[in-house]
Order: sequence, then structure tokens, then C-alpha cells
Amino acid sequence: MNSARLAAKDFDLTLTLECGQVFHWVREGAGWLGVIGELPMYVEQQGEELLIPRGTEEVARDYFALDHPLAEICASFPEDPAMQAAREFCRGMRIIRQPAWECIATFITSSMKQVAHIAQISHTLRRRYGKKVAWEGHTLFAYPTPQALAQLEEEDLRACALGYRAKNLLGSARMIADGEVDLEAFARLDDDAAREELCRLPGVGEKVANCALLFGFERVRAFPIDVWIERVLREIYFPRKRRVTVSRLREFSATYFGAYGGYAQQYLFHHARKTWQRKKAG
DNA sequence: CTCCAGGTTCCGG
DNA sequence: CCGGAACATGGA
Repeated sequence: MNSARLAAKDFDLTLTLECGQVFHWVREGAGWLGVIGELPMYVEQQGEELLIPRGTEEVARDYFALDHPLAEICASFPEDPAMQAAREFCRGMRIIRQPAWECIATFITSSMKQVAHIAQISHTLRRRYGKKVAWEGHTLFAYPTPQALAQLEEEDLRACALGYRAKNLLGSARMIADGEVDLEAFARLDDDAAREELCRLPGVGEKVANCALLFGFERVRAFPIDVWIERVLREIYFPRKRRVTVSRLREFSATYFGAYGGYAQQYLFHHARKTWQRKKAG
């Protein structure tokens, strides 16, 4: 590979790709193989540098959010024991800048699915309906565009093991292909307005909308509450309190974790998922 | 076999 | 506004 080196301080590539924010990267040799938009990409971390194909420096720097002030972000987290433990555990994890549609779409397919299966669905959709791109003999696939998915039938998507999510993905793809929801226009919306707009898409509720805002629109304050984070909130921040409503949890997390709440959320999520494991297995 | 997974939507109280 | 149930599929 005709490669270039990119400075990457305060960055852990593997952690960033494996923490559950993005699902299509696969290990290849000492690095990772994936697609950024329609650009095939191989990335390998060597200390505080990334080894990448020459000419992709700008794209890689932007995608991996190497410009995010990570020290400042981590310093903004609340100083409680759970948050400190998560911060140590996730050192170098960054919230990357994913293309909006592929982010929305993958999280529509994520409902009631394990991370491994979300990745499996993403790969199936890419292979069948995404643009084929090549990198040094490897065949990779971009995420299918809204237009590509919009012309399919629900059966086609059910055949990709989407289950009841097929109708939602199709409906959302069609609304965006038709221009009924304009992702380009989101830049001038504040977080609440953007969230409201996202929730017009079928299969997008509060949680998926917040994932899209956080991972696809760089709204680093957005705080998705999934089953794992709900457990964390209830057991750590509201211990032995019965009947704490979801709206109470939302209200708390929207203010307590501060301006980089989305980062705090992802750190808590990954730490909990990797250390709590399953209750039975201990 | 049973349980649960980065939820959303609809329905009855 | 709130709690429950249906919704598909596969891994543990």
C-alpha cells in the first residue's frame, strides 16, 4: 500500500471501532478494513500515528474526529466513581463522524438486536444493495443509498433477516429519497428540532434519534438511553429507588452529564457492557 | 428449551 | 401520561 502517516494523539482505534457506535469494520492483518462513505479504507494504528492510504488523510482525520478535544471532553465529565471508572476504561475512545444516512439506517435495524447481529445485517445490506468498491484485492461495499433501498420491496429486506424492521427501513429510505425528510437541512436545526424531525421516520423513536444525532450529526450532547444505559442510570444514579420513570431518567441525563453528554454516555455504555457482562454468567 | 438483545408503536386505564 | 404487549431473528 502506498501509505501515509497521520498524527493521532489520544486515540484508540480498536476501542473506537469496537465500542458499538459503528458496525461494519473488520480486522485485516494488523489493522482494520472498512468504508468511509464510498471510500475504501485500511487503517492501522502504530503508537500515536495512523497508517492509512496516501491521499486519505483529510477524510480519515474528519471521520475519526481526531480534531475533537478529547482531554477537554473527558475533563468535562462529572466526577463520580462510575464515570471515572468508565473514563479510565475507555481512554482514547472517540465519537466518530459517520455519514448521516448510514448511521440512521443501521440504528433503525438495531432495535432489539445484539451488536454482533447489527453488524451482520449491515454487511448483508451492503453486499446486496451497496456500491462495490475495491482495495488491494479486497472487495468492499458502501452502505446502500436511500434511493437504492427505496425501490426495493419489503420482502427484499426481510430476506436480509431484518424481521419487522424491514418495513421501517424501507419507509425511512422512501421518505428521504422523496425529500420528505431533508438530511441536508439539519445543519440549521438545534438538537431538539433535529430530533423531532428524525422521529418522523418510521422506526425512529427517542433512542434511535439520539444515536443518529450523536453518531451521525455530531450532536455530542445527545444521550441515547438503551437497555444498558437504563440499567446504569437506575443502579448507579438512582440506587434502591422504585418507580423512577423513563422521563425522569431523560431529564437527569440531559443535564447531569454536561455539554459532552453523548461522549459520557458512550463511555458508560461500553464500560457497562464489557464489565457487567450478563448477570447470570457473573 | 428459555431468555434476551443499543426499541418503536399502539392500546387500555 | 403510564405500563404492557406485539413485533422477528439469532446467539447464549
